Amino acid sequence: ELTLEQVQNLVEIPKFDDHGDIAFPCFTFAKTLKKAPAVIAEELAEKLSGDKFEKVVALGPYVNFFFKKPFITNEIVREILNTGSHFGDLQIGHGENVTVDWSSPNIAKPFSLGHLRSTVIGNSIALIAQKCGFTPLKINHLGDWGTQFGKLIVAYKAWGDEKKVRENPIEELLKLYVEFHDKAEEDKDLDQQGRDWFKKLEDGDEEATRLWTWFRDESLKAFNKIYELLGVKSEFDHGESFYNDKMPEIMELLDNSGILETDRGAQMVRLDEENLPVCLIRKSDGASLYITRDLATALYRHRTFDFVRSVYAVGNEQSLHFKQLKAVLKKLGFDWSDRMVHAPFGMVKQGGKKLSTRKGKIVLLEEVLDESIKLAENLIVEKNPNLKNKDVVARQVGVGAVIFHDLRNDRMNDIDFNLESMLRFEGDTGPYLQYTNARANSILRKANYQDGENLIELDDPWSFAVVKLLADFPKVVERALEKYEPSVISKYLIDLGQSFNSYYGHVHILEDNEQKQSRLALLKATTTVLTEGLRLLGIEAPVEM
RNA sequence: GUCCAAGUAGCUCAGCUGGAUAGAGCAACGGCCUUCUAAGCCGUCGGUCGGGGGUUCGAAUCCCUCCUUGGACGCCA
Repeated sequence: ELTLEQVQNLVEIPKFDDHGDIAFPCFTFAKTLKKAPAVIAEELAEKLSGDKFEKVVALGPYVNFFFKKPFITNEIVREILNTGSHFGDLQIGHGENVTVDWSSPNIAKPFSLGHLRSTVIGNSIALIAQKCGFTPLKINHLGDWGTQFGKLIVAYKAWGDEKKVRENPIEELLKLYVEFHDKAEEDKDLDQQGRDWFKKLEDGDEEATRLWTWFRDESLKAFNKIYELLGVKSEFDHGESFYNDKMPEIMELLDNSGILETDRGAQMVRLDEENLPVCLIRKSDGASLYITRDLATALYRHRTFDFVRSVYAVGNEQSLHFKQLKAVLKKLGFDWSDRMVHAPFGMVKQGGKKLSTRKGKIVLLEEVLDESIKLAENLIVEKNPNLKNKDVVARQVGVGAVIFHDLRNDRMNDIDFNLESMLRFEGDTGPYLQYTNARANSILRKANYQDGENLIELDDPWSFAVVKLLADFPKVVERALEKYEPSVISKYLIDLGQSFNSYYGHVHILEDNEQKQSRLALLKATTTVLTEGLRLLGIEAPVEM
């Protein structure tokens, strides 16, 4: 009378462990069967059984099922031991390309915390996609083009010092940029000079190109130091300048499409049917706008990578922009715009206000990371002074704390910048998970664990809670992919860590008895999933700390 | 003004497509290291789920409305 799918949709996991392992609510049948839900539950419970279940009990309007613990435990733990880090791999994709627009810092400016968000979120989405069978291609859409570089050239030629820029590129270039703006308030001619130099740059002027290339290279060197610390890498460094020669094509397409309208000399696309505001495409002076470049970018990416998904890890203040971008592409007849996904994230704020780039108020990511690593190092010296590769582990833990802090909550939430909470190593943190994993590994080392034994029933109440969570991992990965949401993984890992630590606190695993081997197997399975889950977040899991 | 997010414990947040008694972490307080790493575990305290209406056997979750906060909104990116 019910399809398997309907049953699966109704089945839920009880909130309370003593209610069973899965539950079937009977409310929906009350009307058709004209019986009270509780009566239906009792009748069902009497009829149902199965070799996987120890017992089936009616409790009020629910039928609760209790698994045969050894059966399930062995099945899950065995599978994890056999598949290792591939446990949870999904075949949703078939090697198709998924582009991820991520990180995208602005050349000649410090790497901001907003870009950190894009970097770690985009990186994690790419890793999750990969685990689900896709081929992720991360594209660093560098902010490396625009009038600002004309201004920078003017400033450098007037007040710059080559040696200083070489020694400390980002800081010096920012200083020059700020100086330009200060002076430009009084000297209106400077702005025009900036525009002129950008024009020269666009026209391929030798000096302008040389300086721009140099600024870009120096900036990239500085960014790469940060990427190295974070352990991330892009497949393509196609910044805004990369699409420069690809603009005429989209302009022509737009001109011939008949969707452009002119108003006050500017050209735009009306998006009334889509219920969106008018989208400005071309300035009254004929110059292109941000969206024009993004149209050209999308076109190029589709043509080059033939993506099944094109994800943009970009702040939520650009939500409208991406809606318009997709709508315009659709109007041009590019149905593949449906495959473009904006994965937005909340702003980093300070005291409820947008983090400004003004002098003195800048928070340098590199300093935050250094601070975090130093803190981790101090803790290691204090707690585990004999640890061999202290500096490596300190880096893993310090960086892990910063990354996890960014990924642990729904990406749409704004983050109030607070160094103290960012560098916390206790509670719901990356180091907590790393520590949990290190403890488990420590036991495995002491026991000189080898796989291969038969597994038997564990008779404590804590281990089965861990097993049930381990079994959830593949579903968690799938949900993270569907929502483009790394925090699904983070939350799961916290649950798993807590569950495991509770087990650890109650059961002496190395105690010599017939259960020891099975307990160790569960430990091995747990570290496997913890390590793999952290990897999907872009966090390393040291075996000792 | 219009559109989009969001409002849950003192603070930061969970709560999967409506389901049993709303959960964590931090903070506060009290326990637990001569036995596997105390970056941990166990416990106590703490909630009119922004307000009001509605739909439903059942609402933090869905609908309406109001309030509050943040963001975006034709010549920045």
